[in-house]
Amino acid sequence: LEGLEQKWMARWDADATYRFDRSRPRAQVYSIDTPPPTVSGSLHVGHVFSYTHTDVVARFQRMRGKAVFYPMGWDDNGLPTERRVQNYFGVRCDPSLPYDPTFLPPDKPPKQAISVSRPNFIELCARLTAEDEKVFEHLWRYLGLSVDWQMTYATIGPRAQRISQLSFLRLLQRGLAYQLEAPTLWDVDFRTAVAQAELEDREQPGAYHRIRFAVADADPGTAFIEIDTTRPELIPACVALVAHPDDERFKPLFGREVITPLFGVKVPVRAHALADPEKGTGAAMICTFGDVTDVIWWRELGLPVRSVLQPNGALRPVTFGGAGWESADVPRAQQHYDQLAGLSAVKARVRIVDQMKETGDLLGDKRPITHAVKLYEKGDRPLEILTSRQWFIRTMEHREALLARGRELQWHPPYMQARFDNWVHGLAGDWCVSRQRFFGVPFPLWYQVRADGSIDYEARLLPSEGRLPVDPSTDVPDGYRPDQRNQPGGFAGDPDVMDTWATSSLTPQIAARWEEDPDLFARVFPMDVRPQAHDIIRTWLFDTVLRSHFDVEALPWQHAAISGWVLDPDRKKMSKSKGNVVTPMGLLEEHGADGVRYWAASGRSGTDTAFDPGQMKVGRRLAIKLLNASKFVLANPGPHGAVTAAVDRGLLASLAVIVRESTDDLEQYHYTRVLERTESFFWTFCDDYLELVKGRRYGDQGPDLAASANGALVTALSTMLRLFAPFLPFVTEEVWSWGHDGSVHTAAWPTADEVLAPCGGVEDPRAIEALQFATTVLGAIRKKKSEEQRPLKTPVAVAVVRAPSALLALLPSVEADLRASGLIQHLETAEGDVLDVIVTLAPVEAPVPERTP
RNA sequence: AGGCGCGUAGCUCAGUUGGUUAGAGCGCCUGCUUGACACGCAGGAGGUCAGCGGUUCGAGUCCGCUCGUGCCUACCA
Repeated sequence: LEGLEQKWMARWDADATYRFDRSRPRAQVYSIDTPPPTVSGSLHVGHVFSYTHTDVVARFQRMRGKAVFYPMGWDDNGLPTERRVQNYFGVRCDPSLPYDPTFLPPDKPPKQAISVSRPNFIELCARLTAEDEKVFEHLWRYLGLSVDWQMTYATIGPRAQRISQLSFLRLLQRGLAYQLEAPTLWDVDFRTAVAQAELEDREQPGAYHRIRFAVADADPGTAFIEIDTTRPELIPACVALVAHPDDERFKPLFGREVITPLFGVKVPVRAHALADPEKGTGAAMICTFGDVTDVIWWRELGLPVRSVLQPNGALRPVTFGGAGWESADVPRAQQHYDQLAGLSAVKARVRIVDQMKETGDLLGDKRPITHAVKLYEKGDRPLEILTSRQWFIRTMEHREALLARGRELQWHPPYMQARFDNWVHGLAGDWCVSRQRFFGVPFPLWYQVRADGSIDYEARLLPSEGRLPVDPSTDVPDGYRPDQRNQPGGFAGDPDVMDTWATSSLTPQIAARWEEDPDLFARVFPMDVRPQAHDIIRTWLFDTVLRSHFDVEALPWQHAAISGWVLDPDRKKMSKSKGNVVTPMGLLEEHGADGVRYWAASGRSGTDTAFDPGQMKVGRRLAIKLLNASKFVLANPGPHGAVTAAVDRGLLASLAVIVRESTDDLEQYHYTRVLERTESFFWTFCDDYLELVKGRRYGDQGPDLAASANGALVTALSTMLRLFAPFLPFVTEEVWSWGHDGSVHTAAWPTADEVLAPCGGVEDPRAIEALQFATTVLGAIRKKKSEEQRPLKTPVAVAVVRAPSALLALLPSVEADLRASGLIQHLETAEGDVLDVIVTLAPVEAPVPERTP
């Protein structure tokens, strides 16, 4: 078994075994939207797991005669790569710089990061990821993925950029993408907007603070509204108080005003149904913006903006007394606020609590709680909501159409559709696709700069589609000169890049070369399958359906094959941070690719699977067994002819059933059953059938019956090899090569008719019974030998087979095989209700005394 | 809090539309070098199918409830 991976991965490459035949029409193509792995990370056992599932199906479809479109993408777009390139080369991206075609990074990263233009930065990314990709490709080849390695793409490559930009421009033209200055979820560390899909909730400690607001039209010190807040530092950003419209406690106050503590700003008391009388005091403070509910209240109640947070998460300087910042006591407000300006939200919270303790506006002590807080999934600090100019793709008004797409898609397993529906129902706003980062696909447009130097965001300058891809930080819009950049009367490039999902969601279009190679596109799109894990249904799957719905008004694929996770023995998801990751290459070297694939293929669609090296060992043993059994079948096979003997016909008849079921199951993506069934058949083949026919195939019953055995053996082996081929590509190819010129992986998938052909096309259920009967009798003989702890070669003096007459009628057809394999000296029969075998072993021979020399 | 899974042998898991005595592999125990294989072969022990109730001639399987567990979504004053 050793060395099969190197031998065959080189051979498959040289022979172009997995090359996509693009001359085939769509109906003869099976196309796969392969997930592009993130190259700045490392591949782990979870990748090996899920990519094996895809490969099993790909190999099956190829053997079924389909031209398999199986590309590989590399995800080198986005923050992980941005960080890695910065550290590796010691550079930092500055999109304001012009491209320097001569730039080369120093050998060692300097202490002070070098600023480079965005195109230079992207070049460095391509350089670094090219090395990562080589390592990845080698692992994939070693695992035996039947990818067409001539068809690779990168999510930051020119094709991906062009298609991302093209799709965006068309969405813009159709009003499906729009720009808006609006409150947006914002990460203060990455200093970028983020999308709903990138949020995660984390439990964080917090505290309720009870604060009182004086009623403005009451006598000072006589009337207050109390509220609870976890974010007292946002009191200066308070624009109103709110309570439920039916809440009797606050009804008299609606429409009146209160005065904010410390800052003396008058804010109205308003009513809104979202205010929960059960929460806190029943009244809440509306700030711009403390959470998403604030945004809803602010919008629906038509409140003003009074923002205090800056993009870096610190409180900005504010001058009280000006428009929007009128105060009853400007010097006092300013004095309090100046102590907060420049502080982070957390520090400002501590400071303002001290201030309110002094003034008596804080009632009682703070009450610590633990509450769920929204964070960017890659971030460490809670998200803020800041008003900024962002690009959005419409989702909200297309929810019904998207749900319909979800129903149209065939999910494996079907219940995964619920996650999609769940997500669509829970959408809170359109998809924010712009990021204030450097490394990514730029938005392909510029704006006119007014005479006063300000940017006119309404006056967009769009490139023609033929110019794409463009980088507006270095490219110049048509009709302008480079020296007009950022000049009055000139132009300014859009500074943002797209969310990585905005590109990843186009993988079917990128791989199929949408609007670039219409011939190829027509042959592979919409694709057959998207394989992916369940955790990114809300991102990758949803976004891809959305984009395809807009771009081509179709589903991007017919099937979604959802894989589970690999869990460590403690049932936790295996992950790098938990330090329990096993390197895939080590596993492949230890257990062999076939062994590892055997374990991976045991994980059903959607089901999380325990990491289990024991199963890899089992798979490895299966591969070895396959080599040995094949050696027996193929070594000195003798002539093979018509399959006439009952056990031989029984073998092929039961194999025909396996073939039929396996084909149906693989069509349904139920690959685990196929492996189980084939394996089970194979062990019965080895342990029972081979033992029954061993003597006969050597000629003990004459040439005709030897030819029957050989015919069945060769047919069964050929069939089993092909059934195993999608799962164990290396060992099956090795064995196949002993008797064939071509690859087993391009051989035809077996059919029941083909298996039955040596039996004259007859599928004889009586033959199956006969084989089972013989196996049962043989088992009883073995059991007796085992119980008496005698060697298996011990002869059977007498075997009495008691059985119903219908079974006994089968005995003559298998008697010779049974006598030979069981070493039966005398065989007797008797009628009985149930099958029962009484075995008497030959007496133990007296040991032959050793001769003294 | 809602949604979707899962709970079967010590471990990892099968168990199709309800139908004889609930299966496999690993591990464990006992033997055996049988003309491909000791990286092997044969045999064995081991289960109140999470619990309770219901439908049915019949329930691991269908229905309801409970418990445990995991994920998805939400909850953030």
